[in-house]
Amino acid sequence: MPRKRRYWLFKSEPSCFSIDDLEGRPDRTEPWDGVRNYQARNLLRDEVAEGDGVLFYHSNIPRPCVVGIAEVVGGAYPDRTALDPRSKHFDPRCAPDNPIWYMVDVRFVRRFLREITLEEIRATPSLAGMELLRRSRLSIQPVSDSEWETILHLGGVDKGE
DNA sequence: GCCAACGTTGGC
DNA sequence: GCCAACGTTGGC
Repeated sequence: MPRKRRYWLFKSEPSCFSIDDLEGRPDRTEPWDGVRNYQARNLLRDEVAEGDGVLFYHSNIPRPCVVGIAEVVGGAYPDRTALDPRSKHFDPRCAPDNPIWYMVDVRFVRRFLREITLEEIRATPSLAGMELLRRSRLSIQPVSDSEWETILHLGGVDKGE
């Protein structure tokens, strides 16, 4: 029996990597690299799996918001930017046999018809349990089935997409 | 750009 | 293993 599809919220500063950047990549796919937090790393490595849904969140802007959805296209593998001294995500403790940090590939699915701002999420009672409103610093967060459906509905996307 | 919240580091 | 110092995140 296939594993049940799960849902996540991935944060990115759009000045660094935006949903437009993802859509513009070959195959609309890009490694989600640079995660340097152990809890987020553990989720990426151990919980996030191929086929899972991703809410693409733009952080550190005047109106932080979920802008669309992506999907995970494979399991986690070592984040090579941690081994590259020229990368701003370089971590000198890492070695090929000791990767420490992991990443997954994500593929653009679609942008929402309208952005769902943090303010709107905060004002929506059925989203009051979202991790985003509690552990605001975690860059990879689990999203429940009902939260996923609510956000997609608010974003003008039909269920099942 | 400020700064609160929070994660990490390292001396002890 | 405690905890102060420090660095980073991210809303505002």
